[in-house]
Amino acid sequence: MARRGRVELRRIEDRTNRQVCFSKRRSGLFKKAFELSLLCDADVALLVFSPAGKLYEYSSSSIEATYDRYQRFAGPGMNVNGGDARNKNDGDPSNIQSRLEDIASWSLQNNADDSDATKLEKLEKLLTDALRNTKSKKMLAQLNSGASTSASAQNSNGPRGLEGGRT
Amino acid sequence: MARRGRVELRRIEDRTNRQVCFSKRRSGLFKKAFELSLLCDADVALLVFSPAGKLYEYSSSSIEATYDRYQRFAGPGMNVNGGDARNKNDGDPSNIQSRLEDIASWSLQNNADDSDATKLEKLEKLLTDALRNTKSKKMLAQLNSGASTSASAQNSNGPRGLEGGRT
DNA sequence: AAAGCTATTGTTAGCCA
DNA sequence: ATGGCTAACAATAGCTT
Repeated sequence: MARRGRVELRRIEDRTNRQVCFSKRRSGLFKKAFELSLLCDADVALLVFSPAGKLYEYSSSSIEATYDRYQRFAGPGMNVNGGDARNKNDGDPSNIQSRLEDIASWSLQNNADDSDATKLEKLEKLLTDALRNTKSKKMLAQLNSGASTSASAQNSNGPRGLEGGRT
Repeated sequence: MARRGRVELRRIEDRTNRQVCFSKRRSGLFKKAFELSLLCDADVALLVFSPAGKLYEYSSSSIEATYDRYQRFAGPGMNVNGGDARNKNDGDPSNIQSRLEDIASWSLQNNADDSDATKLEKLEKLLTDALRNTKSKKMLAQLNSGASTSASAQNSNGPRGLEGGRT
């Protein structure tokens, strides 16, 4: 059979399984990248290094050209990204909340300036995703049962926990 | 009623439709890139330029670092140095996006338990406010410039204290 | 270990508020 | 145009060979 529950979004520990997953998902990712480029006429560059250090690449034009364009766009002195996306688990709600307060505060203070639309859209997406999940969890916590027709998939395995008790 | 047939794999002619498709698929692509990086411990860099010339980017470490690695890899010798230890935390971790990605990641992995309904409600409010402000600013930026806003950093001031007192 | 097979989950095209 | 919704299509985790 297929998946019993949702996929846990964290590093797959089993080496073999991780390798298989990498191979399958890499294939899917490159396909999506290609389709986006073709359907929407976008310039896409994608670099992937496997854990073993093997390189996979795709670009609708060329990696170099797209990176060059990126540098011109962002400007040499202005590092747009640069953060480590996957930190260690700090799943501490109070900590998260203080961070959110900081972000909300920042957002209010910088309301009127000429911020970059691109960054703001990324910000928006992240916030949207986080909000959706927050809502799902809140609903779950309140209803305490998973019988819902809404989009968020919830199993009704048990009275508590968003996913099954997969450990 | 969704798609009548399957998607034709060629450039979408209708401008509006293409823009909507770009927005949705871009979102999906970045999510997949993030998941591949997280689940399979891969180093991923993704650059997308919309037809309008707007830049969207994601990297599990940093665009520069990954591109650098790419150049070294494809460059002289082709030395497959698999055991290359990545320096994840070399960049400035105080930028907003990495904090947000932390939050999104945390939110996706449900670490919060169901006793946190109150906290989650407050969290939702904070997110909603921040999101609304984000939207406002995005609209403003788009109306003001129309074209891609080249400069404009948010160097102003990110949420202070996010990095935990590190300067 | 790579390839093929489905049951499931996940993504998204077309609509509508 | 934006966000949300839902049906339909697509990706894929766990298995099997």
